[in-house]
Amino acid sequence: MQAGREFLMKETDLDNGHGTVKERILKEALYLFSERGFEGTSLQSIADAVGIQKPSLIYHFPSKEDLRRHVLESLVAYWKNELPRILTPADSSSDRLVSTMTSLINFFVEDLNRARLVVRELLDRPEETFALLSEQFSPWTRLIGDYLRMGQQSGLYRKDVAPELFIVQVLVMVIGTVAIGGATSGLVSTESYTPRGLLIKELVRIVQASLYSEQP
Amino acid sequence: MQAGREFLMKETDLDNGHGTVKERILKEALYLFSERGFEGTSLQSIADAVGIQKPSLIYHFPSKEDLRRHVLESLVAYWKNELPRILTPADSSSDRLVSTMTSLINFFVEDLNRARLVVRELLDRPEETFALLSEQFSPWTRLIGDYLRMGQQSGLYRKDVAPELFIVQVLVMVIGTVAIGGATSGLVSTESYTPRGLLIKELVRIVQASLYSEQP
DNA sequence: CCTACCGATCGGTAGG
DNA sequence: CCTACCGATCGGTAGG
Repeated sequence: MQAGREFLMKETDLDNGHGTVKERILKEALYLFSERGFEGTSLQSIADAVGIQKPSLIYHFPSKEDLRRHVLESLVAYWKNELPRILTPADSSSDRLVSTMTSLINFFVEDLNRARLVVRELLDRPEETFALLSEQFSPWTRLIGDYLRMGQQSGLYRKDVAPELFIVQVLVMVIGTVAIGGATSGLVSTESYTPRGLLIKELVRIVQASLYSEQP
Repeated sequence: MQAGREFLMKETDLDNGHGTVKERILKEALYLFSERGFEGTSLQSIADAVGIQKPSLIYHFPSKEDLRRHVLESLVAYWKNELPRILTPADSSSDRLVSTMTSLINFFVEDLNRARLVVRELLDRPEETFALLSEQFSPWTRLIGDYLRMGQQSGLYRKDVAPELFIVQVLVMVIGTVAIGGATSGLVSTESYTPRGLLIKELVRIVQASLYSEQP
């Protein structure tokens, strides 16, 4: 049952500085799924990128669908850890809303594949992704919504902000900007992609201008 | 050469109230490409949706790639006609920027597949789509940019708006909201998709609040 | 617009 | 983790 298993493994199965084979599969799958889409990515191409044979890949993840779920779960897991940390800050002086958005932006800018993958999931499996977001994150967004309402009462935030809708829009704007902002900037430039930083800066301006009350 | 061609056609080749076969292929392809992606859509599935055989489809569009280009071109053609009409209005009293955004929103809300398809193109072929947007629309967005700058000088618009970046962000927000807003609303709701109208309304609020100067 | 067909590639299995 | 293999489906062609 377990005897001889080591015999079947190759050196690549060990951590060789690029992570375990399983980790490398997840990394290459994230990259390829986000770049070419789930349907546009063959198991063969993932195996090639990792440097193994296709059946070896299936040894680690029994099916393509199983691999997809694990890739997605690695993103979900990050935020299930991060949100409690961000939303219960030691210093209450900073604006939780802005710091959450900053974390959101950093997360997606750090690896553009993440934003592309999430957008693709929302397009390919809207109901399923809706359910996942709802199950995993709606308690946290409810908290943010309450926080926003408190800020409205204190006069910090505009009264015309619709808390829940605003939160959804911020996510749409952030992942939209990271995932398709570069290519969309063809609208205004003949040269090359507008630097991501500039788009993000204008995005932050838009969010803040539509959130904070004016203090003349 | 041309003799006998009619003999080969079936009645479905004529306009039977649902449009010509070619139009129906384009319509079903737009739907399926937007719903499942280009790679996720087989020619067989399109042929089935239209009610013809696969080789008949290839008679109308010599390759899948050719079909994709024609589907995309139908969207581009619409805006090449529409933009001149919107941006040279008879009554100059209305805000061209807002009326353009309204047209944009109406266009994508009218058929959600359009927004999904554009987002998929931006993800699947970023460089190509960048070039297409640049070639087809950058003169028009330049015009809108100039108009925006004039409004800034007259005090109508905020001085901190970055005209070109703002235009790109508005497009990202509009197509993002229409394409993935519904599924993203899982963040704040356990029930069902947030009505699209509410998301659009908050989007318009955000755009206006971040565009117009305050007039207290 | 259809029937008949093709080579290539797909996700996945058997078995070691 | 690999070799050998499988049925199904892919985009596309020949020919009428």
